[in-house]
This record gives sequence, C-alpha cells and structure tokens, in this order.
Amino acid sequence: MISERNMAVLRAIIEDFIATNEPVGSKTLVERHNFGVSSATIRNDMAVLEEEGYIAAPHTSSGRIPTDKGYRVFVDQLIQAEAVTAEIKKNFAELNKIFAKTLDQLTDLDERLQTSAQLLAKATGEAAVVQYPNMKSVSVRSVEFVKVSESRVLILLITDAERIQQHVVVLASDVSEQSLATLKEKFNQVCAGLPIESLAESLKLLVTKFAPEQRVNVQILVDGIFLLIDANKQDKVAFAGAANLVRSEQQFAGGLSSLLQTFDEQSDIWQFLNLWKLEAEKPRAIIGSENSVFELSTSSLLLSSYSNQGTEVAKVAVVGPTRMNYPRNFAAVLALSKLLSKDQED
Amino acid sequence: MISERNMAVLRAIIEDFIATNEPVGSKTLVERHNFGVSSATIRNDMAVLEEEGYIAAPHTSSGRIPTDKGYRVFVDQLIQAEAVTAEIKKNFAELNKIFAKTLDQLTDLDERLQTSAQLLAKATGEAAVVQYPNMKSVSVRSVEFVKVSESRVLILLITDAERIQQHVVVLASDVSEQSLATLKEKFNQVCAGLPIESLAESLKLLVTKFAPEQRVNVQILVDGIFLLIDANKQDKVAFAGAANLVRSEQQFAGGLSSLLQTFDEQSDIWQFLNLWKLEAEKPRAIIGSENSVFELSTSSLLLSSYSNQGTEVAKVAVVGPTRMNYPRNFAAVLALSKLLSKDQED
DNA sequence: ATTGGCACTCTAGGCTTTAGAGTGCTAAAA
DNA sequence: TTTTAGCACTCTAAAGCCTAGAGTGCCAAT
Repeated sequence: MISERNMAVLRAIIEDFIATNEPVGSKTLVERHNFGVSSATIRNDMAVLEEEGYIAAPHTSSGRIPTDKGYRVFVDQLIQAEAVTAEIKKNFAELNKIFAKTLDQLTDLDERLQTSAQLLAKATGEAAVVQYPNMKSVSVRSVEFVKVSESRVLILLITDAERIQQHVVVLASDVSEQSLATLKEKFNQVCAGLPIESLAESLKLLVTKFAPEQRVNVQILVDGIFLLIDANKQDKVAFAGAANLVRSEQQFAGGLSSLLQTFDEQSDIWQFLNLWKLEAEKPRAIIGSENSVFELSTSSLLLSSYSNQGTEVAKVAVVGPTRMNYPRNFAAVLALSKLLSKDQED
Repeated sequence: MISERNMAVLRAIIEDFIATNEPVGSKTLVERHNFGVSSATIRNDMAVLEEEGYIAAPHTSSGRIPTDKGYRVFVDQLIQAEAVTAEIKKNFAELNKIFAKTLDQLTDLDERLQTSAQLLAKATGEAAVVQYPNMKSVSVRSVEFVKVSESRVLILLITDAERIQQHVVVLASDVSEQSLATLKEKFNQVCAGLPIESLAESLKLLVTKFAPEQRVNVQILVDGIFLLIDANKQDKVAFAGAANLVRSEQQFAGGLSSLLQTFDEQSDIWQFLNLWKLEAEKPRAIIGSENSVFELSTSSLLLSSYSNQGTEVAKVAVVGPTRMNYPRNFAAVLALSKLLSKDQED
C-alpha cells in the first residue's frame, strides 16, 4: 500500500516543513530533492499520503503540512531503525561533552537540575523540563542535628538518594551539644533504614518515650522532620527556556500563556510526566494531540528517563512545537539523561 | 505653569490608558470623569501636557498616551504624597496575610524565594524577581562534616545569614566518625567567625599543618569548601510569572523573547538590580527608558529591598509593561519585602 | 479662562482585484 | 501498471482603494 518512495516523500515533506515553516507543494519538493520523477508523480504520492492521514492541506490547493500522525511515523522510523544516524551520533557526543563539563562541577541538587534544564534548553533551542528524583520509595539513611546558634538547630534528613534536605527549627530551651548528640542517637535508632513513608508513624511513637520535660523540644524536632517529609512528597521540576517557546509562538495559537502557566505549577507537570512509562536509554516522543493535556496539544514532548542504581527515578523532557528538529533534540535528551544517570552510579 | 487641573487630567489619562490600553481622547475623557468643563478645555490642558512631554500622540489626530516622563510624575505623586491611599493600604494588608500564610511554612531558602516570586507574580499579574541575599559580606559561623556513607562526607557551610550550603565529597580513604569530629574541630578553630572572603586564604594555610598522610583527605575537604564559597559568589535570582509577560506581549514590541532570555541568565539581572540604591520600605519605580538595559526599555520595574538585621541584603522586583497597575503592584512589592525582612529579624 | 463650532487629519477595517503557487484530472507515453 | 505533460480550476496573500469616525487645532464668541 505505502511504497518506499511514499515514505521518502513524507520524510522530505517533513524536513522541508521543519526548515521553512511553510506548506510544501509538489513542485518545490522535486526542485529541492531529486527523486528522479516528475512533480505529477509526487502529486500522486502525496494523494496517497493524504489518504492515509499523514499529511493535510491547510486549505484546498495549497501545499501540504505533516499531521501528528505523519510526525509519528517519521520519528518511529528514526528510532526503530536504530539509524541513530551519523548526525545524531555526532550531536550526541558533542553535547555529552559540553553537558559533562558543566555538570561535573555541581553537586547541589537544585543547581544541578536547574543547570541541566538550562543546558538542554540551550542545546535544543526549545524549552526543557527536568523532573526531580522520585522520593517516594526512598529510605532514610540518617538524621543529623547541627547546632546553628544558641537555640537554633539545623535538621538534616539524609536518604539513600541524592537529595539531602535541611530545615532549621528553634527550640524552646537551649540544649547542649552533648544532649543534642544523644538525642540524635535515639532518633537514628528509630529512623535509620526506614522507608520514608513509615517515618512519620515511627516518630510519633518516639515522642511518647521521652520524659515530659524533654518532650517539648523533641516534638519541635519531630515537627521539623515532618516538614521535610512533606517537602519530599511535593513534586518539583526544573524548567528553562521560556524564551525559546516565545520565539516559535505562532505555533501555539495563543495558548502559550497558559502553557507557561502550566509549567509554573510544578506538580501538574510532574504528574503528567509520570503517565508515560519508558525504557532506559530509549527516549520517547509524544506528539501533539497524542498528548492528553490540552495546553500541550499543539506541542511535542521528547521524554527520556534517568536512573539511580539502575532504577528509573525521574525524567527529562524537551518541549516545543510539533514542528521541531527531532533528530537533534533526541540526541540532546539522550545525552542529558545518560549523564544524569551515570553520575549517580559512581 | 502646570495647574492643578492639568495634573488631574494627566492622572485621568494614565488611569484610562492603563484600563483600556487605547489612546485616550478629550471627548471620552470628559465622559468618563466629570471635570465640570468641556472637551475643548481638556484639549487645551492636553496641549500643555504634551508641550511638557508628559503625554504623546501615536499619530497626529489620535488620542494621547502617557510617556515615560508622564508615568514618572504619576508614580512620584503616588508615593511622595504619602497618600498610600486607602486602596493601597487595603491591598497591602490583604497581601501581607496571604504571603505570610504560605511563607511561614518554608525555611529552605531556595523554596522560600522561589515561592516568594510565584506569589508576587500571582498577586500582581506581572512577572516577579527575587534576588538571593548578598553573601559577600557574610561570615562563617561554623563548618560541619557529616558522614553520609562509608567514604562520603557531607560538608555544611553555616553562615550568619540565612543560607546553609551543602556539598558532598568522596574521600580517598575511609574515616571514622571519631577522626572526622576532630578534623571538624581543627577546621572550626580556623574558620569560625571568619568573613567568607578570607576563608579561602586561611584554608590553604590549614592544609599545610596536617601530617602528610592526612593531607589527601583534608585537601578534598578544603576543595569542597572552595566550591561552596564559589557558589556563594554566584549571583542568583528566583523568577516567576513568564506567562503573565506573554499575556501583555504587544507592549514589548517583539523583544519579549530576549527579555525572557535575560532573566534566564541570572547573573546579568543580579548585577542590574544592584545598580539601584534604595531606602528601606521605600519601593522605587524604574520606568521604561530610564532603564539602562535595552531589553527592559519598554518595561517598568518596581523595586523594593529586604534586609537582614537592618542591613539591606537583596531586592524584590515586579517586571511588567510600563502600562501597569502601579498602586496595586507597589502594595505587593512592599508587602513581600517587609515579610522577607521581618522573618529574618526574629 | 472657557466654550461651541468647524474644517481638517489620520487610521482601522472593509471591499476588490490580481498574481501565483498549487492542485486534480485526463489522456498519452513508457 | 506507472509515469508524465498539460490544462483548467482553486484559493490565498498582498496590494490598492475607499469610507466612517474618532480626534485634533484653532478661532471667534462668551
């Protein structure tokens, strides 16, 4: 049904459309690529492609533009063919180097992820999202109390993932370094190794075991830890490259503002990213209307997951108009996700 | 020269223009406000105002729009009159309550500032910037080492400002809790109380005082602290509300994309904010072309500073088109900056 | 100082026209 | 059966033209 040349034509149409942002017609097509056939033949091919829903005409008798379905087969071929073509490979290597150079310096999670997003946005010329690692299945390694001033204590919650969280509480009465250390001992006897979900439960119990005169301070510490647990549950993403979205604004048909709003409201995006399951090292494209979120229905997403010790913890994504440079952007998300993973393994 | 009524007319023009976003003419003006004079009289007033450069005509024989100079006297009157009018006061109280409710929960600096920016953006309907506290004149309170796993150590740099920084290093050989504690002692003998600027110097010296077999690990720790110092110097801002800028895009004459870019490049903005000196609790407006940065020349900024123990440490700002709701936004920056200050005092 | 009156100016939006890119179809050629 | 040339037809985007109406500036009268 769909011949070899049909596909070649589709590919050419997509490439031209991405390059020029104008509906492409049979004549210009034969001019630019040499198919060795006449424009009339191409016209026949285009009729087939339109029949199949891969391309569409904005209005009768104008050039054709790719449909979401058209982009779909385009990127599927791209990946499935393992034809991570020379260009992708080259891009990948290059980006990998650039990314690595900057990221190696950063160990603070916030900065790392924010910078990652910025790099990805810059490399692709689109907007970029980097999801914070999933903390739900994480366990506590230890709790630390550090005296910061007379009555202020810094609480640290150290988990077996990358994130280390901090919170300062003010105690009701001064506490010596000494007794703070013993407090810490007691807390860790309970906390260490516990999955973060059951931590709250155990801590509540712990409070009751202290002598009444100590309870006030212990309760303050416990409340502090509660806050940290909650912060863990709050889903966060780093976002960058809004300027790039504005640049290709026409694509978004006025919905750009609400799209950006969506990204400001972190947790929605977080939820959304979690809808999609994907294999390691296999980026995935969500094209236009395949997307359930209304604001994204004229955009494409390229997703890739990164992992910690082999288990997927979060995703990185590129967001742009459906008419985006897929090969280049695939290389970029792949490079970044590999880098974020690798770094956590060693 | 400039009569009472002249000013009333200017004020009316600005208010109408802000409300409708259309050049305002003499006739509509008398219809909406009742000056008790005819449109011809208003026309004369407008001629004076134009003479003085407070308003301008986009083209001959159309309504007038305020110039930057016009906005200037408008906001100057607004503030200088101490006529923080009923509405501003009401807004202020209300916002203060909303802001406080959310911010009281957050002690992590990153989250606090990011949330502040989001709140400010939401309250004003414009974009918002919150500058990170200036760390240059800060001194070290203490350094802490926390064992995170076999050979990994978390370094904490605690200063007398709000920010507590962390960095994880991997030691060359395992170290017992015990010896880590003594290391910490020695470090703090040197570091505690030191201004952050001279910290690097002193640490370099410290390394030489250790026995060679310890040097490797000590050097790793010192390098970790260096990174934290550098991170301190890196100027950061929190930004929110890009979506709002897009909504009033026409104002920016296509320069919106580069404006957003500017905000992505944190340090430029940081520098820029520092150009302006301002008194505590006195927000200040920078209107359109008063602004030295090209990207901002069609925008207005409302700045207010927040302080730590009475000394200014950083600024908050609202960014929007010159045609913005100044009274409301003044109330908002003021509310936020007071809140960020107050919290650090107690 | 204020006003009514009036001639004049300019733009935004509606209407028409036209060039040209592109299509679809048919009948002939390969 | 596939490809091709040819041709009539379609539709848009751009250019030009026109008009209503909002607004101005100025003058003479109050």
